[in-house]
Amino acid sequence: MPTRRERLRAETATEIKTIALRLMAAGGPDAISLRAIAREMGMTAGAIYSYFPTRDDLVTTLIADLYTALLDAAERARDAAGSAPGARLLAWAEAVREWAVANPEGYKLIYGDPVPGYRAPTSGPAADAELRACAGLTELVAEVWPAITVTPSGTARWTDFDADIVALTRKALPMLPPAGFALALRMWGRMHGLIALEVYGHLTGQTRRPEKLFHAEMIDMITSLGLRAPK
Amino acid sequence: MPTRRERLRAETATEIKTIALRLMAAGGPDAISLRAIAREMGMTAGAIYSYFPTRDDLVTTLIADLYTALLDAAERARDAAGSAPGARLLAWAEAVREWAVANPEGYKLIYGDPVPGYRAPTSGPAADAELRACAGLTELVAEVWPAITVTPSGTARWTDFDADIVALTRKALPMLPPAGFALALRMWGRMHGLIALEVYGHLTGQTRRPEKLFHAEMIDMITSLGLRAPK
DNA sequence: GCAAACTCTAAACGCCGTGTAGTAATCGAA
DNA sequence: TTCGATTACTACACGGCGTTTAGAGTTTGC
Repeated sequence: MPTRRERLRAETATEIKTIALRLMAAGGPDAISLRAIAREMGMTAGAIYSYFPTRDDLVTTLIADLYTALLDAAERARDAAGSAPGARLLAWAEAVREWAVANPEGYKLIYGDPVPGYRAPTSGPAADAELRACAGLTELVAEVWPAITVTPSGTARWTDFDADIVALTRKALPMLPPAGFALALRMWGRMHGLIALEVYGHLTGQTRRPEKLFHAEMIDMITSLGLRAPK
Repeated sequence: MPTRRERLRAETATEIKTIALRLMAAGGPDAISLRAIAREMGMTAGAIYSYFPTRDDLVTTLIADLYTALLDAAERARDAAGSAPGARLLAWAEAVREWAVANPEGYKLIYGDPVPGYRAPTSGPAADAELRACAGLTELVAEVWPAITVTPSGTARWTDFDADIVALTRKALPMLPPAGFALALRMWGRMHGLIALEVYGHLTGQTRRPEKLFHAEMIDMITSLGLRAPK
């Protein structure tokens, strides 16, 4: 049961974040300025310090929110896809790219480096979202792993990876070998690469059909494991 | 024959860039401030405007220099590698990753978004460097293309791509089909993905051996085309 | 009804990029 | 060699930024 004060406080915090997101979408991360937010709210910049201890904390909160929205979209697409081994994986990938293209500044904020020296390790909702992304992808790999006929190269061992994530992964997906987890990380990179190039504008001078490029890459990613191509 | 004035001017410009690079390596793109540079040089910030019309122009110049250094390293590694179909490709990829890991802030500056609304299209040395990167990778694909036994999926056509880059590519590599150029872009993304995740710290909570992950990914990238694995 | 907690303003500090006016040095040519 | 023009630089100002501090004004819980 939230008190009146708590409710007002939550509303104001939401308004701050909403305006911050609009500023970011319009002018990139640097456009998120406490003074600009306060100006739009008819306040002074100092008032925001009642809600966020510092600008970096506000941005970190935004990252967590954006990451959550991205993952919600990805999971929604995955669950709406058919149950063929690669279909859910493909749906996830396409959903991530579509979200990124629709929210380029948001994607940059998530995977870029808006707060140089900061970056808290394994703490806070932003780290939780990252973990959720990693877990979601690993789960998709675990689903298709039994159907794979071409094993990825390399000699992955559990000791290659961070102990915490290994513990979580092995508990959730006991059947998955270390090579499966390695594959999940590699797929993450493979998806991220083309999306990052596109979102940062490095493909604009090259291709007019980035979605075609990405789709072909994802199809090959799936078929190269010996799975039938979905769709 | 440079006059004394020109020589001094070039030296000062170089000193400005050198200090800017050091500041960037230490504190990220935001640490590149004209006042900080001038402070280290015993000048005032206004003096830098005799050398660069604006801070963004200085950063753009830095990007071009860094991109050139990255490509020099990649081409050097490629030329030092054996002549097996995939060996030169692998050497290029590993060299890019190693440069990125050694110069993380530089890699971020090249492929990130330090200048939000700016980004000149197809002009200036930074765009030239990007073209050189793309051309270098396309050339490597053209080298291995005849030896490929597994054709990448998708239906690439020349009209999918930017007219200028198509003209340059078809002139330089007449035998390469559009699917080959598409493959080059896709490889670019595949290399960039894992490197970007690593450089921005998104792999630190996951794997302790990112180089192993990258190497395996590159080996699979080559072997999935039906080429023998190098090394 | 009142003290405590909270929210906000106003002003200041030290950063930042950028523009302008003026000074001092240096250069090219008469 | 001297003189006008160009160049390199300083000093200062402007507005913007994040952040801190002191103090009002309001709301809350007892």
